[in-house]
Amino acid sequence: MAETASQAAPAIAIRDAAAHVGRSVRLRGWLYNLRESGQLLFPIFRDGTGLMQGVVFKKTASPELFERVRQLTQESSLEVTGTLRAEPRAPGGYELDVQDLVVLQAVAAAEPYPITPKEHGIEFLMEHRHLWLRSQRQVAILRVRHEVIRAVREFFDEDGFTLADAPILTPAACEGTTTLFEVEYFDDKAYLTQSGQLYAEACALALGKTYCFGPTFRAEKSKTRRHLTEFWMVEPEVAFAELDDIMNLAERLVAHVVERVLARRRPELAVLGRDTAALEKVQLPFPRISYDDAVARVNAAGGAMQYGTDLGGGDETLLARQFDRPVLVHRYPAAVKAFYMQPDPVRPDLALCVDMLAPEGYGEIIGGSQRIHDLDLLRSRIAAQGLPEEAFRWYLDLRRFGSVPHGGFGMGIERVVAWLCGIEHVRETIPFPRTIYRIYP
RNA sequence: UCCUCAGUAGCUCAAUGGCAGAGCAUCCGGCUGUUAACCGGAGGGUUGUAGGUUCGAGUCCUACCUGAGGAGCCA
Repeated sequence: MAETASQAAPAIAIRDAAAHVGRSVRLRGWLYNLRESGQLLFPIFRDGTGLMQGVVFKKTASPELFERVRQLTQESSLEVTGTLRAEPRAPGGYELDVQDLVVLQAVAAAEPYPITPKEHGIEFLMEHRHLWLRSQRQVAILRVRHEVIRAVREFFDEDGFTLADAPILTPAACEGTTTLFEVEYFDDKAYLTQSGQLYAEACALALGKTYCFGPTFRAEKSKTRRHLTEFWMVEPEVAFAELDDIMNLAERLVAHVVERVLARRRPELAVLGRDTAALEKVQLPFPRISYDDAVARVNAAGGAMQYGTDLGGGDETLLARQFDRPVLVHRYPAAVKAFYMQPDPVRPDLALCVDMLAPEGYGEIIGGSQRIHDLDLLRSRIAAQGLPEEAFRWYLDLRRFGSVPHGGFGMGIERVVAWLCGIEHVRETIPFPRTIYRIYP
């Protein structure tokens, strides 16, 4: 009879509890924790949408039910039926009077769930990433990640962009600078993409405004809180766009993403303890400074930057700290930038490029530029970099057949998520991070 | 690739060169409103690996392995 009754109660999500107070409901999920006080049991359930404390009194429950709940082990999967009640003493403000509980799979007591509510080291957590994902904090981060991606797509889709994804397997280096992952491609070799940009340029000349969004791979042996070997990047590319257009697009995109996350994911930001006041300040326009000014500012703030070098991580932090919103740094020395960047007509030693640095020390979240549209200039740059022109034959075609000024940028999703969540390391912003010394699980 | 740090119970960590311990987790017992519950008890160890110094090494030395933080490079 109890089984029949439990089937009759509607299955609800914990996040919708408020709408079902006073009713008999069914939750499907896992045991998060169990506390015991003599004749009282307080199982806490989770279902992926939230936590719900249950309560079982020995006096009113059947001995079988009481014992079944008492024997529950952490993360056992279950279905529980009971009456939902507002309860100020329960975390979350609601409580379930448990009337029936069916264990779907019991976690063996001899081999308990490894991640306890206590603290753990990062090595242990990374080794158990597949289970760590179940924690409230990781769930909140992944929900913010989802919102960031949704906001990015929403922004471009509503702004006249067409999604056209670049290939992941590529025949050669896009930029020739970073180290690539090599894979077997039948009897040949191929490489995992390090950027979809060159392909996005071809798409921009077909579609006008386009973006690609996919995984990106860097075999660099970077070992910092800002690096993964596999990460997700969104890369818009726009025909007839010049540097100012690129900067306008970049700041509008970031402002939109921040606005959406604030509008839709405040509960998750609260779980993460994120100070949303800092995010509220991210309003248009963003400050724009030249590379020259950036060097002066960094050095005035105690840095020791040589003119002509790229900004290091510490330099970025010194600079970004001076602003309450992301800052756009434009016109770097061409010598330290990629071969395809259009030179500044006023100062040809500078590239028409821009990096966006996130506040609070989160570093570069966007890198972009106006591309060289002149065939001869591009050929000379490819030669100067010692790159094989044959590999770029199709790319040069774009400058032979109706070339126009164009540009775009790449935005690293994980860095944006880390910034918005206020977390230390990008490895927590992707379900299964790939870093130099970890490819498990 | 370079620099720094770490590795002791399932987890988080202690232990002057001198008997390898605590808290949590697990198991048993107690408690009718717990909030990472609390209280009592039990089980649980090749101290990352291999050498070396020493009467004696978790501790000191060498090499290696694994991981973390940072640099460079990048988003």
